[in-house]
Amino acid sequence: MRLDERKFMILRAIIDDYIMTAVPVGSRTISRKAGVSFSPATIRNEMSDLEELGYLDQPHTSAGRVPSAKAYRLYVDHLLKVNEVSPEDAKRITDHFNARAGQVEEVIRGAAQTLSDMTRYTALVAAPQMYTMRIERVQLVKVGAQTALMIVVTNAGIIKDAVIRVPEALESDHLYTISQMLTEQLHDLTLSQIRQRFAEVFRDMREHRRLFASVLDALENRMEKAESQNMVVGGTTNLLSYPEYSDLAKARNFLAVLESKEKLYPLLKQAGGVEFTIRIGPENRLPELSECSLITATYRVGENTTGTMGVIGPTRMNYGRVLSVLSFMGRMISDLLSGENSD
Amino acid sequence: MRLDERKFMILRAIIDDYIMTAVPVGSRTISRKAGVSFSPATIRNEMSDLEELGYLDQPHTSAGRVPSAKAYRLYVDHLLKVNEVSPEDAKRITDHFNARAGQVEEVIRGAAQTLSDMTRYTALVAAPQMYTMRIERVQLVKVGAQTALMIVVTNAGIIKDAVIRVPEALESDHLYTISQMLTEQLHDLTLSQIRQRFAEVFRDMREHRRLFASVLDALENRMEKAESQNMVVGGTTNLLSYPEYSDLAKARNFLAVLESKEKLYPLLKQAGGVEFTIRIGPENRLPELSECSLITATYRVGENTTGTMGVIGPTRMNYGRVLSVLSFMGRMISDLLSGENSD
DNA sequence: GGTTAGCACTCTACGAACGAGAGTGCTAAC
DNA sequence: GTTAGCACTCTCGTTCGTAGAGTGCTAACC
Repeated sequence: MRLDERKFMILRAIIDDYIMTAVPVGSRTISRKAGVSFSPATIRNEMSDLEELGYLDQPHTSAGRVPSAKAYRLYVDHLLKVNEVSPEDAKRITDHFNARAGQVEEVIRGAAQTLSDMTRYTALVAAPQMYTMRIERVQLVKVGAQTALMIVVTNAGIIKDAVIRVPEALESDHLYTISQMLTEQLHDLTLSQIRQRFAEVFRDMREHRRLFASVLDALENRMEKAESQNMVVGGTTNLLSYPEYSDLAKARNFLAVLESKEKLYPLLKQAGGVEFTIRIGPENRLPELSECSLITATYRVGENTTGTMGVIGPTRMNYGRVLSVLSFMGRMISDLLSGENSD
Repeated sequence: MRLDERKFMILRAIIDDYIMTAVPVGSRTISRKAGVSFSPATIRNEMSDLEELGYLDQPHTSAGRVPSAKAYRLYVDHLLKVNEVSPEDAKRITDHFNARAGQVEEVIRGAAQTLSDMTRYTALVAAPQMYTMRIERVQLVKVGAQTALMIVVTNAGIIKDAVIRVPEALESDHLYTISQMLTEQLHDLTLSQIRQRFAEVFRDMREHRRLFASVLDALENRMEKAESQNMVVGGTTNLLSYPEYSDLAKARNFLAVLESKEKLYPLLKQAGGVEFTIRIGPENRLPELSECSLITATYRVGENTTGTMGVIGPTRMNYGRVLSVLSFMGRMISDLLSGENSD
């Protein structure tokens, strides 16, 4: 038995209907649809075939049919047309960002908020990978007697600043001079090139060896560690309004996952590099998300720095719309983060 | 009819039991308690009196009794003993903070997390009021061609930095010089004293008028506005595990409030100044929280700067424990934020 | 007079029984 | 190959009845 034209058409109609209503779809429903000229009985035969092929599930004998994960997979692989984002959507997105400043964190936060508002699902946005960013400036600002704030400006804007210890008691002016030296030495390097570079710098400036060690530490450890923290979740409670989560226990489980960034970050990270990934139901590793789909997308910052974002919804999510919104959002973030430093 | 000794005792037993179980308390339950030597019938008579006095409610004729808001009020006003925080609790709190750096935002975030972990309720922590902080240093760091990051260091640590526009194209060195001037002029002033001060500064340095205007703007507008944003909510989903919220609609309503900081902030703000406030059920303005209690506490930073934090739980929350944890946490935050700059 | 045992009464929670409605699967006719 | 017809199945909402918990009242007790 093969998936002929008509089966395709019927499957598609079922998926479309189920995405809208979340109610098992019956044969009558399909046969009433515009463009369908078969009786319920015929549809029933086809549905029976589709079930045998594994594209449909039956919650119980006399309910309608529900698309299986395999069906969604077919849907996104072959049946889905990704439309250009609608002008209204585009406007809403750009409006959201008009007030935003250029700090990485603010852009990320705004993106998560906007994504979840637009899709009514839950959005994840991770800050761009910092290994490949080029440093433009490093500056230390005195905060306490033995502490300083380190600010790193890269071609993608400011990365999260960190408080570091300053072993010696240095005056503000002195710190500034050191900052200038650091900037000179590190300018245009990526974070991953820094360690080698530091070896050289060390030789020239033995005097502040411990301070430099602190800076290096902060650059490498703190920032890499913070990366998994540097992820924003938006619209956590959106999913609660879908009937899939009318079961409180399920809802609680789900919310618990969203609160643990340690679990979420790998999900996004897995997708690294590829422009879009769609993981449907059990294709997600986490059992808590086995009834969810996750669509991730990559955004670029500058030449070779990328970041990841994603949208989590029920498996019957509106894949087409989410994809188009994500794609537009990707361009938006790229513009905001890449363009910021040259204006 | 008056509240005699015995009625007090019985009411207290009922409240204690209800706080533990969330199940309406019957007369038998009380009479079985250690220290009570009356039969269920006697207890019933007293309960009937207590109901008439408005301290108990009856969900329906043949259920047990439930404490009213008035009862909780009495409880916290007269019956509650606030114990010193237990050594285990104290240890857990301090442990939580060991890894924290001294930035205001991090301390705030950590406090919310810890409070909610410890109490299993939902925690709110607002950043300290900035009007009364004294400025220690202002520094501008060049970020883009026409943008700079403004960092303000106060006696309570760093306040949230802001990106501002630099109208003129200034070099890094020049910005540093200006920063030094700003620091000199503004040192030891509170944020609220700045506007006057700026008038004078303006006269001396006409040259950078527009830059200063930006700085002033950022200091006043952005930061005051951000204040309501500068609040962290922790343990949002904790309350979902209480039977009070087994109704999904209620839970959703509640979570929606927690997502809107505009609604939450005034709740905390109302308490300004007083060391502790306890608002029980309807005493909260928000109808969504009419079945919750909110305990707020004030923490001090330095001499006359204060901030507010709070814990939201069901009306039958464990008032004693929350109060003691809040009080310890207040001291903790004060230490972390006031001490940071002198080490 | 305060306290208590006894008992009828009330209300909820829970499960069984039942009918309506939606949908299927099969058969036979077109 | 398509469709009408029909018996069958399963869920959902309703109703009904019962068990259990708890009250309120009365009368007896100390």
